[in-house]
Parts: sequence; structure tokens; C-alpha cells
Amino acid sequence: MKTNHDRQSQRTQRLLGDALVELMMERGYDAITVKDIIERANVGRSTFYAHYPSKDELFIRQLDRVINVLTEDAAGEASSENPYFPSLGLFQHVQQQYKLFKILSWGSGADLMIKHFQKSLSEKIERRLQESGEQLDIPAPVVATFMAGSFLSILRWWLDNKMTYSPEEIDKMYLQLIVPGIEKAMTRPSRRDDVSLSKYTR
Amino acid sequence: MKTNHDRQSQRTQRLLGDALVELMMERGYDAITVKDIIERANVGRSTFYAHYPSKDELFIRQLDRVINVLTEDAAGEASSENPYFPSLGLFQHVQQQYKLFKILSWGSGADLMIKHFQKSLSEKIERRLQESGEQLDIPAPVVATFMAGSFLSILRWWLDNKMTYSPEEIDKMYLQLIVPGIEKAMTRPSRRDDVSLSKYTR
Amino acid sequence: MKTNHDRQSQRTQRLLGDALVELMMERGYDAITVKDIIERANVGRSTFYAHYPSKDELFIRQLDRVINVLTEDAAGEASSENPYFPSLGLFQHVQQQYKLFKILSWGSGADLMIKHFQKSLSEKIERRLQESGEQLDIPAPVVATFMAGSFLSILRWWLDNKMTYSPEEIDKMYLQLIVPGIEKAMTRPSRRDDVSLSKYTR
Amino acid sequence: MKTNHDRQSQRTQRLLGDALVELMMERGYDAITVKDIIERANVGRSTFYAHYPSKDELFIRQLDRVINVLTEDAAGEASSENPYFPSLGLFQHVQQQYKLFKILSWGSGADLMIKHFQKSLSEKIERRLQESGEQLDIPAPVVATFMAGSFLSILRWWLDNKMTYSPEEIDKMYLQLIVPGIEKAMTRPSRRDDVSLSKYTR
DNA sequence: TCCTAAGCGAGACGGTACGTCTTGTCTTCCA
DNA sequence: TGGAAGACAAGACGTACCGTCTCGCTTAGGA
Repeated sequence: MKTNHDRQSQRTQRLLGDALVELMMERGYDAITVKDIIERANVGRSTFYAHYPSKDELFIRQLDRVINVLTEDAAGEASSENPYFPSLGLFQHVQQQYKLFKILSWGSGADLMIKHFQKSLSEKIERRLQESGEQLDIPAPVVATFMAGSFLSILRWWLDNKMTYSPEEIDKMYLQLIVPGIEKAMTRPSRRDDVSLSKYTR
Repeated sequence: MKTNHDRQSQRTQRLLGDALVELMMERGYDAITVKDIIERANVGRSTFYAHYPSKDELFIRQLDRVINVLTEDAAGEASSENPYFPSLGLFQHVQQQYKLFKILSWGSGADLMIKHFQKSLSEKIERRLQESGEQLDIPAPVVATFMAGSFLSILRWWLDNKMTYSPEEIDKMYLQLIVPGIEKAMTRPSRRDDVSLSKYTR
Repeated sequence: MKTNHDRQSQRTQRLLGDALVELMMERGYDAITVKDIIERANVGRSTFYAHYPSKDELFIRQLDRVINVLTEDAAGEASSENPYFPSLGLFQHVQQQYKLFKILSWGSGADLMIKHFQKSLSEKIERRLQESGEQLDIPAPVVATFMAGSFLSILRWWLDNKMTYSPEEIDKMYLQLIVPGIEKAMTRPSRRDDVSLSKYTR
Repeated sequence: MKTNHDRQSQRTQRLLGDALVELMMERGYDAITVKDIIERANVGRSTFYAHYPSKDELFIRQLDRVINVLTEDAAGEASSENPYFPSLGLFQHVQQQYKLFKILSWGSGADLMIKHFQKSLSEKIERRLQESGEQLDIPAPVVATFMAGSFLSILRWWLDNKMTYSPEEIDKMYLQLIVPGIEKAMTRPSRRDDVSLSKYTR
């Protein structure tokens, strides 16, 4: 059962999160102060610090929300050719939220976002790799880091170049670049019927 | 001909650069203030701002110095299996400067460094790709971004995991992961005699 | 008839008053916050504000309690040479509650206490002066202010100097200093048989 | 020789002091914040704290200035009947600065001012007493405290009652009240030719 | 005996001031 | 005359309290 305070708490946190995102759209991340956020959210300064120890932490929490929504939604729509994480879905979502991610791509909040994304993503991928039961020549964490790292670099490049390609095109390039290396890293030939990567190595 | 002032200027810049590096070794990047730097360098506040517009700019200048030394030296020793940039040499150099790079890997100056490295590196690679005259299925900037991005991710992972592998081992993994994708991207079968990547796709 | 709620109320007020006094003994007045008080009293924040509008008001109420006890008790024992207010009794009581008054003498609650004491005391004295029917060269309020003010100054000095003198000694000094002036202020020679001050002007 | 920084410093301190006094005239003492002061003085927040550790300290420094001016000026004009401190001059000066002192008399800065005045004044008086070489029945500090304390009480009363009497009248009342007591406290009859108090004991 | 309204504890909240910190500009002095 | 020394305006930071408020729980007193 939810107590009243929980409900209040959630409301406050949503107000703060929304205020942050709104402000980032307007001015980017670094240009925002805690004062700006609490004024926009109609919240007292101490209330802010009761919920988050810093602006960065608030930001990270919003990223988590985004990441969860993206990976779940995207996994749902799926149909991506990538069995380890929904890269196509991510490209698509980023395109929809172009404005927000453009700001994040190289701007001031970028380092936090990249750090966080890289961490979350490579963990997810590593887990999938282990679940798949594949044998690898190369340690799973390295492979996962490689997949996440190259994804994020290409994502950044794509954003910086105003997304000249469609999500489908850029996702295809990404897969063309990483899949062969990963296939090679699999000691035993992958079982043809459960791995959809095979077509790229034809 | 060097004027007296140029010499003074250079001396001051070296003092500031050295002070920055020293302090980063002790406390990381963010924990350093301009005041710290000028005190360590025995320099007046206004002198600092006469030479650099900000702490970040001073840092970038030091990075440039490092990057130039690394890529040149590494290129000299060469012997790497990677024809586009001296990845092995870079791994080796980073290992030698472990302490400094460890601090930079995820810490506070990381974003600046990554941003700078990624930019420099992918530009160099793109130039090499174009010089090689290879035809690619995938736009050269994407390939270059991919190579630089995955290199830096793996470098970071390696640093974070206390370099459990030797530079040679990690470089080999890196190449195993990227080379097949790049080979595939080359429309016409590459001419066997001028591309040393072939052995990875055999 | 007392309702139950009244009883509850009284209990709460006593808890709060006691908590305040306890805390003042430990840390003085300013260093105490409302939070401290309600925690010590095991009382909710809103309960505090339901009874008193501020910490100062709670303090004033405690002072009133003390003042009433002091002036009544002291008046009872009387035997002081001062017919206008029981200065000796007050010196004696203060000595007994040394610790508490020491804290109050110059510390943070001092201004409130002095203000309150000065007001109460001079009102009482003025009333006595008027009741005595004496004719004065000087307006009664001035005389009353003079008596109360000099009493409190000397009381403070006495406390600050660790009460090097006994209550009797300091009271005697106090009377030696004020009585001649007051006697002079009485226009007609006071009737010798009903004023006990005469001996000081001999 | 004055360095430039000294001059700057002095200027800043004057700006801050003036701003404080101005604001006190408008709103009293407690209602003023450090922010108010620095905005009025066109000074940075850190500059304030570089010069004074708190608003109270700034206030005390202004009081010192006032006290020095008052006691010196007043001593100059002198002609007061009080040989120990220029009570008449003080009453006159306070009347001139009515507005300021009215605010200070019971308001929020009062405790600080009273504390400070009481201390300064009784020290000065005690010194005079010792210099005068008079023998006293009562310890000099007690007498000094008595003189300062009763002066301040009467001053406060006078201010609170809108100064119904002229400075001369109130000073005369004050002296009538204290002088007889002090005269009595002098063991040996004072030498008639150098003590002007005698007329009050006639 | 049950029900209802008061008194209460708990504590989240908006608001505001604090004292600290850092930045980048500016002025003065000295070598 | 250029650089060290450092004062300064500006303003964000995280902390500390305040007084208001909403919520359920408890409990005594009237129905």
C-alpha cells in the first residue's frame, strides 16, 4: 500500500524531472542551475536536495527512465536484426527525440549520458551474451564494450551530421560493421536456426 | 628570431601545463581550480588568463602535446597490424602512462579527453581511408567513427580493468572485432598485396 | 471544569517548556532550534506551532513562570531593606539558579530576558511608588526605570564575575548606590517613621 | 605609506557601513540580510565576507565609530556636570540621531548595541574613576556598571517616550539620581575644588 | 457501547538566508 | 612595460531553519 508521502514524493520527483528536461531543451545542461530547476518546478530548494544530492543525480535518474522506456519499448517493437539489444529501436527513438538528444550529444551533459549509457548498455549486452550460451574467443565484457561503444560513437556521429540517413540505414551500417567481427569471435559456428546474424556473413 | 617575450611566454605556459598535470595526478581534473594551478605554478591570476581562456583550454593544449607525441612515436615504432592508426602503439603508451590515463579514463576530465581523442583519431583515420583509395559500402566517416569509437571504448574498459591483458593481447582482440566488418565494407575484394588486413578474414 | 483536551494541552505545554529549559542548560538559547525542542519533548512539529507561535514566545512564557515564582517567593521572605521590590530575594534566587541565569546573562536569550525583566520590574516598582504616595522631583517612570535598570546591570555584572560577593553584600552595594538619589528626589522630607530608607542617608 | 589595497579596503568598508545604516533606517536591523547590504553597497558577496565575518560584526564596527565620535565630540563640548563621561553630550547626540537610535532602542539590533555600549561605557567610566584617585566604599567596577547601566536604561526610556524632556532635563534627572549614591560611596569627603558633583549633595 | 471530533506524531514541503567557493575582470605595484 | 599579486562583482552551491500543510492514529466524551 502506498503511503501519502510516497505519493507526494513521486509527484515532486516528476515535477523536478520535467523541469530539468524542459530547461535542457531551452538552454542545454550546463547553463542550468539548481535555482532554475526549482523555480520551474515550483519547489523549495531544500525539497530538491531532499530528493537528489545534485543536479547530476537528477539528470541520471531521468536518463534511467529514458533508457528503460527505450529498451523496453524498442524490445517490444523489436524486429531489429540485432539480437543483443534493440539498436534499430534506439536509433528510431533518438530520431523522435531529436532535439533533446542533439543537445546531449556533445554538449555539457554529454559525458554523464555517455558514461551512463555505455555502462547500462554494455551490462545488458553482456547479460544477453551469457544467456545466449555462445562460446567466444574474446572475453564477453570486451565484446559487450565493443558493441556498446561503437553503437554510441555512431549514434553521436549520426546526430552531429543531422541524421542524413534514416534510422534503418544507419542501423544497417552499424550491424554491417560489428556483426562480422562478432561472428568471427564465436568459436563454434553459431546454430543457424536461432541466430539471425548469419545473413551478414554470407 | 625569438623575442625575449616569446621565451618568457613559453616558460609560463610550461609552468602552467606542468602544474596542471601534477595536480591531476594528485586529485583528478575537476577537483582542481584555477587558483590551485597558479599557486603551484607560482604565477599570478591574470597571467593565467593572459595565456589561456580557461582551465579546459589549458587541458586541451596538454592533450594535444600528448596526442602528437603518441601518434608520432607510435607510428615510428609501427609494426602494428593496423594500417590506419597505430592502435598497438597507443595501447603500449597508455600502459606506460598508466597513472595519468587511469585518472582520465572515467574521471572528470574524461569527457574532454574522449571528445578530443575521438575527433583527432577519426579525422586521421578518415584521411588514411581516403588515401588508401579503397571503395567502401559504408561512408568513410562512419567507418572512421566506428574504428575510433570502438578503440576508445575498449581502451577505457582495459584501463578500468587494470589492464589484465597485455597491450598486444588487447590490440589483437580489438582488431579481431573490427577488421572483419571493415573488410566486408570494401566493395571490391581488396588487392591482396597492399592491405595487411587480409589475414583476419581468411 | 477541565476538559480532557485542556489537560492534554497543559501536558504538552509543560513538555515543551521543560525541553526548552533542559536544552538551554546544555547549549544556551540561540543554538536551539524548534526541531531540537520537539524532539526532546517527543512532540510533533505542528503541535509546537499549535501552542506557541515561535521559540521566543515559548521562552517568554517560561520567563513569566520564573518571574512570578521569584517575585512572590521573594516578597514572602521579604526582610529586604528595599521597600519597592525584593532585590535581596532576587539576588538570592538568582544565586540558587546560577547555572540557568549565567547562560541567560549575556548569551543569546539575554536580550529577550532583559527586555522582559526590565519591563515587568519597572512596572511593579512604578506601581509601588504611586501607592507610597510620595511626592517626587523626578517623574515616577524615570525613577522606576532607574531602579530596575541599575538593578539588572549590577545583577549582570555580578553573574559575569562569578558572584564574588554574597547576595547580601551585592544587595547592600546596590542599595547604597540608589537610595541616596531616590531620597533626594523626594520633595518633602519623607516622614521618618514610615520609610525605611532613611538609614542610608544618615 | 598607504598601499592601494588599503585604500580599496577602506572604501569598501565605508560602502558597507553606509549601506547598513541606510537600510536600518528603512527597516530596522533584523529585517536586513547580507544580500540587501551588498546590493545596496554594490559589492560582491565574497567581498563582504572578506571584510566582516557577519552582519553583526559589521554593525559592531559601525557602533564603535559612533561611540568614538560621540564620546570625543561630547567630551570636547563638555560643560556637562558629569565628570566621568559626557552624559549630556550623549543625550544631545542621540536626540540628533533620533531616528537611528529609536530603531535601535528596543528593536532587533538593540541587544547588540546595549551589550556593546554597556561594555564600552563602563570601561571608560572605570578608568576615569581610577584616574580620579578617589577612595570608594564600593568596588569601582560596580560603580561603573551602575553608572553605565542606569544611563542606558534612562536613555532607552527617554527614546521610548519620544523624548518628552529636553536632553538637559533628562540629563539633570539622571545626575540627580546617581550622584548622591556615588558621593556617599566616597570614603573621604571629596576635595571641594576639583569635583563638581558637590552641588547635588548640598 | 459506539461514534465522532479533537489533539497529536510524523514529516514533506516552499521559502529564504546563510557562509563558502570559484570564476574572469580589473587595478596597482614592482622589477 | 609586462607580469605578480590580489581585490573585486557575480552568482551557484549545499546546508540549516522556519512556519505551513496534510495525513492517519489515538482517544476521550457525548449519543
